[in-house]
Amino acid sequence: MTLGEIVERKRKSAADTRGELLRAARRRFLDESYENVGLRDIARDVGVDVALVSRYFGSKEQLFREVLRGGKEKFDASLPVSDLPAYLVSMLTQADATADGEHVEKMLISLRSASSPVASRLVREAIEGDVLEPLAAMLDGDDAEVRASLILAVLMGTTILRTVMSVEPMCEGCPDTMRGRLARLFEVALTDHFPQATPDR
Amino acid sequence: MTLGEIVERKRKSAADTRGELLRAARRRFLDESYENVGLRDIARDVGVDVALVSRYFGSKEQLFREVLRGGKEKFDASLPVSDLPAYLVSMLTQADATADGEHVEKMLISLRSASSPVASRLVREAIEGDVLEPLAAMLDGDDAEVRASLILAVLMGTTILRTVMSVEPMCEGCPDTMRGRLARLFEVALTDHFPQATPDR
DNA sequence: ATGCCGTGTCAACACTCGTTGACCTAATGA
DNA sequence: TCATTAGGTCAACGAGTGTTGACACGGCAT
Repeated sequence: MTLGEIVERKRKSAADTRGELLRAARRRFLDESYENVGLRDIARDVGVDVALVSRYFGSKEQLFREVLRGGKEKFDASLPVSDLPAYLVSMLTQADATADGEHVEKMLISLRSASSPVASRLVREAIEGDVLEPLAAMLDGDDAEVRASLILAVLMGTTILRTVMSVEPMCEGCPDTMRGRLARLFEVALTDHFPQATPDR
Repeated sequence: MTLGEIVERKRKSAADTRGELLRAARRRFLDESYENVGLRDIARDVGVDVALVSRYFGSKEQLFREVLRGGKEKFDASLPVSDLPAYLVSMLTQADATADGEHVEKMLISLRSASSPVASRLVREAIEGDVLEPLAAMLDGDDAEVRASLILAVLMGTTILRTVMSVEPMCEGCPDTMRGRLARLFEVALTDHFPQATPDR
């Protein structure tokens, strides 16, 4: 509140280092699971003591909750459904951690810590509220929830194959054939009525 | 080797309790991640001391490796490709841990411990060798690997949505519409040549 | 009966984890 | 100038982990 703080900004405010800790935590949780990320690692990234993390965020669980809450909220429901396949494909296949890839980031964090007694509940809520519900809402026609779930399944399956286990056709170069087939998959999952439910040929 | 062992089978042989430990470990790893499963839990399930686990399997990592190696090896490449969608759907949607669901079991174990510094390498090898390669081998036409990867993506995405996070349209009852759409998805991922790679409507 | 070996237990080690309370230091306000 | 307070460190705790070596018990063969 003093003049010195506003002009010079030399003195680190608690909110600043709290933000640094939050960003460091996001980075850590992005490629390690909930229990493999230690509060000491996060603190070391910022250059402060471990105790600060517990002090600022209360507990590891609350820190993770806050990480999961951050970033863009939900999908932008503005774009037409017909553009969704191409959008999803570009979202998946472009380099990680870009501006548009923020949705993928949150999904990756969720994916990494999905099996984790303490984190799983938070993850499920975040996925359901931020991805599944808005996605189902922007779809019209029958079985919106079912179709949204299927799209999410393709989304998560592709992500897990790309980043967690490194399956070559998915990550290396990501050939155009893969992108085309992926888009076709999304398109099929999106369409309201399809030929027939019987899966023979 | 003595007569007593062969006839009465009262005295527990080391191989027996080793087998019990292995089965208990498989059960544990089936719904908890690598680091959330404690050797003490596994030992308690069988009713022996923790030290036996380390003694019989050398280390936790080798125990996990052995669990991952167990069960049916690979796919049965006998069935025709046209039956694959229906087979995969029934494999996914039937009750967990049945006879045919053994492939899903191994996939679930892999999925649960996928993000785990020590287990991830083993998991990747197991998935690649037991699922991806034989699947790609039984597909003919162009881009067999790409198509196999996509199928695996749908497989894993669906599994993770069903079991890890419990998304209702996926697990609860699993309506026929879901099964039909899932089969259609597999069918599309399987087909060799498709309309066009450009994903615009 | 005696010694041996297979099967298993017990206790401890060395380590990491999240969390807490006391303490320190420097800048601020009176 | 002096007291206060914000920002941060330090050391320790209690609980959990996998792993190891010494020890105990019961059948077996000599």
